[in-house]
Amino acid sequence: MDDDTGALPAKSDFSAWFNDLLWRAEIMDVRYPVKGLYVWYPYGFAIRKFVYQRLRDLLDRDHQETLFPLLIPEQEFMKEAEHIKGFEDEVYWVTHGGTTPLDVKLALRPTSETAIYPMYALWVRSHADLPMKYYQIVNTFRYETKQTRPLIRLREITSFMESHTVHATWDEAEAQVEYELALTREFYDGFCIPIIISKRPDWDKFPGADYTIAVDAIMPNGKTLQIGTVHHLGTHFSKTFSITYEDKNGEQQLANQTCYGISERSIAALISLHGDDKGLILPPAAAPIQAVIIPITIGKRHEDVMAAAQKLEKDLTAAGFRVKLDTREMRPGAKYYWWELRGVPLRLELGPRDLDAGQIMVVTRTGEKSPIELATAPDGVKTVLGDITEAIRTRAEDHTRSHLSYVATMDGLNAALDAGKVAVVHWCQDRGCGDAIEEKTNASILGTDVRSEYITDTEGTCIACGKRGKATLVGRAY
RNA sequence: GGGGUAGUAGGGUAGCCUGGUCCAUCCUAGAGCGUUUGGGACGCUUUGACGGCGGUUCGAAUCCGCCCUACCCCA
Repeated sequence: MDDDTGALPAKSDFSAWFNDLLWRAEIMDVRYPVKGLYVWYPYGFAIRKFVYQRLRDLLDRDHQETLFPLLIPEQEFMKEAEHIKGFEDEVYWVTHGGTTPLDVKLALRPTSETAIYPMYALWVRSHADLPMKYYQIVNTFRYETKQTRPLIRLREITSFMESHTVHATWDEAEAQVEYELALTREFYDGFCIPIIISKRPDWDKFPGADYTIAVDAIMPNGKTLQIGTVHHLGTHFSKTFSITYEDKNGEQQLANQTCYGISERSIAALISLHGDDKGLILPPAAAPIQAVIIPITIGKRHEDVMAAAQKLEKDLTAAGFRVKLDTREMRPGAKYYWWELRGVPLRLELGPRDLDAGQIMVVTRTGEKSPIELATAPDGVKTVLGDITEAIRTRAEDHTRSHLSYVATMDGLNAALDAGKVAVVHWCQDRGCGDAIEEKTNASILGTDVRSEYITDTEGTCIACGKRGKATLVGRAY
């Protein structure tokens, strides 16, 4: 197996910690010989499976899953001017079939608006067809020129959930944006990931959108990570792709649209927010193995202990938990380190002493140790899994709160950013003031109209001009 | 976008400056055998590498060029 002995780099050295953990906890192998492309290990892919299954379950309340082609013909891709401008430097092109040059170049989707909307033009005929709410989970390709990072900045995004909805009116599309933001909040809450929702400044919105609402998380080093976006597209694309419907009066109307995306950055946030110096810490909802049973078999009691451990595994599995009995020929201590590195929430130690006492020693990945009754193990495990979920959530919320800094002056802004914080300022939303803030800080205005339970001071005077302004997030972003 | 640093068994390193005693060293991992097992066991045996292409040279891990890949710093 891989070398997992010895210590990880400290989490305070976030970049080194992240890279080493991905490899040693068997999440991603970064050695694939193409820049920006990485390989999921089975364990990492299992985490992905649980995270994305939850996302599907939430979406399926309101959307339907579909699948569009990877390749987009050049003429479709080039239809929407603003959209092209936003992506043209990042598109991979397929130019040959075998050795024959193609008459029509094919783009590898960097996102699928231009693949999906020509079909929507065919599918949407009447107001009765609306709303139309479809999503797909696919890989997309972007020729990133900045430094690539596994799970964070990729040339192949392997796990892009993109939702595309069509509505009769602008207001209905806006309501859909809000619905999807609420869905995103519920999704991340299930994995104990605190988020901050804000409206991206106009110059940073999705190319071709009326506006963009972003979802950010604060990483351990104080940088922000965009882990979701919801765009109100208005009628930009419906004009271009002729997505019209016949209203009740028999008139043709342009449809209003939204699109919405979440990628494997969600998993980057999951890993980064919860992990510690020992390795991963997975909230039970994301853990491929929620509890690992470590039998302590000494001398003559081997058979007794193994029989009890197997029964425990069976009982817990029957109760719906994801459990593994670790029967490998390793010393118990080595197994403890092994599973701690991989973030398994609970370790159940079962040895002769425990057997005699009719109990199991439960050790949580966050360091709590307590015995539970062997006879009622499923109930005990359920309780402790609930406890650890809350413990993980509290840790992440404390981290997020402590990395936000309310700032009222330009000098204070630089000090806060240099201290590794994300600043909350008030800004009048004027472009000039925005430029002033960004120039003085070497940071970005992430978003305004901030919505977060961590930020209550939503209005105040603009940090640049003193006029009325709204709460605005300023930080260094991935 | 600009500037660095690096690439040697599955992982981590030494060797490079000063080309040859280097069929390359150590730790770790893998395979095998034995003894162990309540926080990373030990002994013995064994497998396994100089990023790619080209150049210089009698001879290249080492020098030169290009490429690929990775990481760090600045914008």
